[in-house]
Amino acid sequence: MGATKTDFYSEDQNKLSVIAKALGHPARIAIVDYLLKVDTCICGDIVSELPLAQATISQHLRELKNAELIKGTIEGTAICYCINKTTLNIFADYLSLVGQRLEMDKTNCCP
Amino acid sequence: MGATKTDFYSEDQNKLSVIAKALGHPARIAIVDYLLKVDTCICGDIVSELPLAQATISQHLRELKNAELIKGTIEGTAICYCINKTTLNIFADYLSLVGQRLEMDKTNCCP
DNA sequence: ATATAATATTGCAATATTACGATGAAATCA
DNA sequence: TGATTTCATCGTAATATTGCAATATTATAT
Repeated sequence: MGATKTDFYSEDQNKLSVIAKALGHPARIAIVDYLLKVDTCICGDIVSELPLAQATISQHLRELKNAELIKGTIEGTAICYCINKTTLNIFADYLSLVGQRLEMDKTNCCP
Repeated sequence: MGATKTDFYSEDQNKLSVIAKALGHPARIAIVDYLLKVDTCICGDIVSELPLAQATISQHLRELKNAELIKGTIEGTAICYCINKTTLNIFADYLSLVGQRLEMDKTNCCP
């Protein structure tokens, strides 16, 4: 066991969980935060920002890229990364939808 | 190895990643979706909705509860679960903040 | 061509997650 | 009381994740 039964779930459910999972590690949240802080796509210098080995960060970047949360373009010997707004919005939209639904039906729910 | 270095990251980063991680499985997204669909807190019948054993679902519910994404109250022999709006908003707010920042600085970023 | 810089990949160990059957605990009903 | 229902927990197996050192790859500079 230990393998997720993805077949049962809807496309949306699987997609959303992939995005959430990619954000489900503090290092990857930190990478997103850093990408935001530097106000432009970053070319290099992520490694010096985090207390992780270069190999580990490369791995985290790959997972963010697999989830399409970031995209990277080669720029000489460096690689420029930036946030993929489209993917981020998929998740943001989902959450705001859930939020709206919750506003509407405040049927006598758990206190 | 295999243990996350949570010490380095900010409280926010850790908290956000915990919430995201809890949503990082299609079964747990499906549970949230179901909680939303039934328009009230649900008492029972999650097990029949998903192709998972009762023990497994109980485990998923526990993780959602640990992340404070849902809360449950005992109701006779059943337990009523519903979404914890507060926690959900923490994540929704984070994403909309990121979204706003991305709108502002569209400095020549990766194409 | 060689050296250098930046990032990726591989291989591996430690740990975490996912899933299930079996069992346990608490409330309700006959 | 004993049976039933509902959910939680324990134990365990399969698989995934995390992190790093070592090595490979790719592009630039000399």
